[in-house]
Amino acid sequence: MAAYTSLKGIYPIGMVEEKTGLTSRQIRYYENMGLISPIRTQGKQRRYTEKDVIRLTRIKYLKDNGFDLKSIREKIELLEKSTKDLDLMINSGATQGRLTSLYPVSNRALLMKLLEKN
DNA sequence: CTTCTGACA
DNA sequence: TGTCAGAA
Repeated sequence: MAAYTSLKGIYPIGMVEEKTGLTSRQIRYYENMGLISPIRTQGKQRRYTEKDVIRLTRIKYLKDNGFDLKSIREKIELLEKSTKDLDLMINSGATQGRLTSLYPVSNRALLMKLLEKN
């Protein structure tokens, strides 16, 4: 029973199973399919970061809603790309003053939420 | 005890 | 996808 050593934000596959609701079998399978890339310890065990867990949670959500791995991979790709673009904009100071006119309506809500934190 | 890879009654 | 084996 749960004798994990998980501190510092990275978790072994067993804990990821509990956090995401996915089986270790599925998690490893998704890795082979290129949907996730956890780091490995010297003993070759997988270690998942908080971001990896979030990513897997999204994968499970899409999977539960009937999407095939191909569709899931595309959606995750788009989501992470837009998030990356947002960070770039925010950190480059491009949002000074005219935020609403610089970003598309579809992602404005997310952007505003991100800005509230800073 | 947990995780890893490979394989399939 | 589940599950079992054999090793780490």
